[in-house]
Amino acid sequence: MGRSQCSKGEGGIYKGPWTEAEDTTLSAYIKAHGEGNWRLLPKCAGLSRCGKSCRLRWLNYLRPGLKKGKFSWDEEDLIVTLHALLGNRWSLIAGRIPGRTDNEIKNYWNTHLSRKLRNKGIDPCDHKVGQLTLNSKYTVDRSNSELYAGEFIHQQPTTSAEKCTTTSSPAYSKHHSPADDYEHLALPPVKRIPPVQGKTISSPNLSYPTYSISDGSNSSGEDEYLCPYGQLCCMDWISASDNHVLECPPDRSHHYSVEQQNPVFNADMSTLSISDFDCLDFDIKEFQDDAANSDL
DNA sequence: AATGCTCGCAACCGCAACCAC
DNA sequence: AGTGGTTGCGGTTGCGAGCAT
Repeated sequence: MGRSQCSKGEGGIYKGPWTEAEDTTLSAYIKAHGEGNWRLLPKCAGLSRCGKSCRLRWLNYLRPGLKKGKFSWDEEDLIVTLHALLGNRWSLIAGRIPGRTDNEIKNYWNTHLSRKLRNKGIDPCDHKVGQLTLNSKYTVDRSNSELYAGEFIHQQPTTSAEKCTTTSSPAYSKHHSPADDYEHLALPPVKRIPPVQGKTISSPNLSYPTYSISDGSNSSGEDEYLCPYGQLCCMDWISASDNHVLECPPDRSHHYSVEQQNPVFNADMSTLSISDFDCLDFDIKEFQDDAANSDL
C-alpha cells in the first residue's frame, strides 16, 4: 500500500514510503531535540528526506498519542458534525478529535463519510438534503427547528481553494447520529432563552458557567443559554478565558456578538459570521457533554 | 489461477499564511 | 511596505491489497 519504493530524487532526497530505520532515526531525533526546524532536521538527523516529508511522517504516523485503526461511532459522528460547521478545515477538525490527524480524517471523509452522506441524499459539501426519499420517521422538519443552520449560520469560505465549504451549514443537532443515520437531520425544537434586548450577559468563569445578566439577576446552568448562531455559539462551548461577553443588540433579536480580547469580536454585528469565531476556543468536552446531556 | 477493477491510505505537491528582517 | 525563508494546510496522486469475474 502507499507509494512506490523509496527512490532518490533530486539532490539525493528520498521519496516514497518510509523505512523502519528512517522512522527510528526520526523519532529518536525528535525525542532528543524536539519538533520544529523541519528544514534543518533531516540534515541534522542524518536523513535523506526533505523537511516536509519528515514533518508529515512525524505528525501523521510517529507522533505519540496517535490512534490507529477504525473510527468509532462517536468519532464518525463528530467528524460529520464538525464538517458541517467548519467545512474542509481538516486541521481544525482534527484538533477536536484526539489522536486523529488531519490527513487521516480527510482520507476517511473522502473515502467513507462523503459517500455515506451522498448515499443518503445529503450533499457532503454543504450538508443539505437533496432529493431524499425518506420515510416519515426521518422527515426533515426544518420549520420545527428555529435553529436550522440556514437561518443562523453564515459561514464564509476561508480560502479560495476550499471547493467544499459550508456556506450555509446545518446547525449542530443535539440528537445527532452518525452518517448512517438520518436522525441528525431532524432537528428537534430547542429550548432557548428569549433574547434580552439591550442587556449584557457575562460569564466571568466559563469553565464552570455562571451567568449574570446586567440587570442583576443571575442564572446558572448549561441547558438554557443563548444559541444565537445555531448551537455553536452556545456560551458553554466557548473555552474559558476572561472578558467574554455576550450581548444582544436592540435591533437584532436573534444575533449576538462575543467580545473578547481578540479584535475580531469587535466586528460589525451585521457582518459577523460563525467563521469569525476562533474555533480553537471551543471546548470539545463540553461540546460532547452538552450534546449527550441535552434532551430538550 | 489469472486478470482487471476498486478501494484505502501514505505520501507528495502547490500554495497560502506566517514570521523575521 | 517589501522580500525571502519556513511552516502548515488541503487537494491530489499512485501503489498495494482485496475483491469480482
